[in-house]
Amino acid sequence: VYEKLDFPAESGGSDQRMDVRLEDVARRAKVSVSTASRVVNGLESVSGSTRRRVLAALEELNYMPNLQARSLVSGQSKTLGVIVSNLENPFFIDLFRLLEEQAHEQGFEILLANTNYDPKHLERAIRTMLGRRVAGLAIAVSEPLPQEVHEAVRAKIPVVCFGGKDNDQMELGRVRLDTHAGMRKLVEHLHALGHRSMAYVGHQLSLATTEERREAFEETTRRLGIEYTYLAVLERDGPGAGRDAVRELVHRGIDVSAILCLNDNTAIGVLRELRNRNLRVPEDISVTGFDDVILSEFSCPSLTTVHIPRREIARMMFRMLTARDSPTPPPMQYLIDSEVVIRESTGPYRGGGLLLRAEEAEAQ
Amino acid sequence: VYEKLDFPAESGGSDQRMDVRLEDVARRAKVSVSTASRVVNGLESVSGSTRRRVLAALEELNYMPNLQARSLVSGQSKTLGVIVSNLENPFFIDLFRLLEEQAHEQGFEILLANTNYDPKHLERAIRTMLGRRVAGLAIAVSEPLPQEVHEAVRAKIPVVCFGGKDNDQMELGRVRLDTHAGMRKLVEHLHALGHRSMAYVGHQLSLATTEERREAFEETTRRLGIEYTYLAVLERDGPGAGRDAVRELVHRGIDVSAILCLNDNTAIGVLRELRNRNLRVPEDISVTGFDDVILSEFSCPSLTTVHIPRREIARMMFRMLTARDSPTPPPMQYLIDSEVVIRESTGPYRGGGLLLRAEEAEAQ
DNA sequence: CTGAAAGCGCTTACAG
DNA sequence: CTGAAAGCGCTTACAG
Repeated sequence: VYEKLDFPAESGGSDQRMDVRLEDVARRAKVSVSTASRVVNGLESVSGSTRRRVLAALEELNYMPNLQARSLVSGQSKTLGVIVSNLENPFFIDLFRLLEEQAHEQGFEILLANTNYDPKHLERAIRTMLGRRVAGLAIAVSEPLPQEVHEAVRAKIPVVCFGGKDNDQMELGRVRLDTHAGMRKLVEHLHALGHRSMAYVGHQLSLATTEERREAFEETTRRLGIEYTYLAVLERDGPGAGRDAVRELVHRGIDVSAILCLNDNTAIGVLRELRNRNLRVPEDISVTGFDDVILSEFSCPSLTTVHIPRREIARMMFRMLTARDSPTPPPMQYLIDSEVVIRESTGPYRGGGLLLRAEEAEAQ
Repeated sequence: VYEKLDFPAESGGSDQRMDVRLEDVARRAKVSVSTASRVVNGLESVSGSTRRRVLAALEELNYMPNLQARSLVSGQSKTLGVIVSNLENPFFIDLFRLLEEQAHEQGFEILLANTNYDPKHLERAIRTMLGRRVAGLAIAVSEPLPQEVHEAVRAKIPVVCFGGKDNDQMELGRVRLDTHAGMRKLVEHLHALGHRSMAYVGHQLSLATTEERREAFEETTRRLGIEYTYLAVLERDGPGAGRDAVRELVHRGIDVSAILCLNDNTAIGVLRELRNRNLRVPEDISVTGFDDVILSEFSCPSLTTVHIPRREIARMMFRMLTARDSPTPPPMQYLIDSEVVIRESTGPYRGGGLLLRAEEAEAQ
């Protein structure tokens, strides 16, 4: 269904510039461009009467400064670049929103790029952002950091990453999350509930923070002497991946009583697939997520997960990005605590497990 | 927990520009800036040997063109502005991702702004984007369009809106959704299942497309002679709003057997609150969403909803934005069909309703 | 095929 | 307090 309508005529040549320039304002106010510029920028040294004239002209012409020209001169652009791997994950949305909030308060805009886990996209995104001479670059991706990041550092553009290993690059700001502690507590929580066989559902794309989750899982289960563990590592992320993980576990005959997921988004898919198989959570099997996105509170059952203080993360990243101008430079490495949030999806071990109904089904 | 580390010294004055400029490349390749520029832009008229020299210099210096300068000259900026009201709604995320996909294919970048339903933010966002001389502006917001939009049109910057009423503004591209049909089919579906009392959960922030949903609900229920209907109109959006709506309905003693929500995100909250009240969906009460976001497939129960062809929407919006350059100009008004997707959350009327357990609870 | 020059819209010392 | 001039990094007619 659609209606074809006339396309607005390109009246008067398409290459014609329609912008109101400072020169137009100056002419109208009968002052020089310099003076007009001063008024626009609110500099003191302009007499009341001229200021008023310029202000009036500004208003009448509805002048909007050409930010490109401005930042070409100043060498700075009140724009921050933000790059993430997966905008489907609500955690990154939250991060973006909080960064934007911070940025707006300080008069910055945000250029956003979503790499979709594609290293080529990441390279491109960084290149263009550097080309735009962003004032800073916030990166939260799973892909390894490309060469371009060094260019950024060389060009003295502040770069801050969420996650990433150690302090290999002094020039890069790093905000890291103590996910190890979070995952450890999660395993301990399940262990205390009597669970002795657990599976971890992760993905191959390794953001350092998610990688740590897997390591922490392995380490803690080993330490606690959990009898049976299994790693399901998928290529993708999201609810679909969670569903597939459960199918694979069942298919392989992996009988665990608890499934730990690398994030909430994946856990949602796990919950759904368990329900399809008539397994009750947490009566038959326990499930955990990670991130504490808003949805984990509204899923059925609600998710036991690890809360990540997004606001704190965004604030630190922003502070690092704007450290240059700050009288109190922040540390360029920052580790953030995580905390377990216990909801409905985990419960005491009661002899159930992933294959509970599968056996029933076969018996029939 | 954090470690304080030395802040990288500001070696050699902070105002020093570190960029590699075309001039540096030219000097190294022993050619003029003009020639270097030609090579960068892949113009034909450069001899093989000079081209090679320049290419080598480009590589060695790792030259990245200053996009600000470039677009200052050309008057164009391979950047598209995208503005949405609520990035929390997965539908808009999808829209952004699809627009970005399109844009990248054609070498555009995206400047994203999230207004959070704040008209001030919207104005600001448009202003800055115009300031950056974006090549086009895609707007999908609930707020009324501000004055600034006309400036954009006057400045010959293509603007396309998702939603919005009629063809009031010939200069604006409009992609609209036939939500009326979608909501009508939803009501008819429930009516056919025997439901005679329904509530609609919406919000006050009226994006034209969501406003139409409410109208369609009212119109269709009236036409079908649905006995009892109710409108719960909240200020917010999202799962929290859905939860509140159910609470309010119960509190007011509104006994309906079906709840229709303005979108999936809200429906998730409704499902959750119903479960808290021990109401089974769809046995006791039916629920519908709108949008068909990925989550509606994974919720428990999965949601009966209306599918919105995001890809088609994004493609049309992009086409309209880049219509100038197109040999086959698209129509500037486009209406998109929507389709009902029936899942688990709707079922035959069996004498249940919202107050089913509430009465039981009181009886006890 | 190549270079010198003008100019995109703005800011900012530098004079007055 | 105000203006003329230089310059940010690039592209693009215009000569040669």
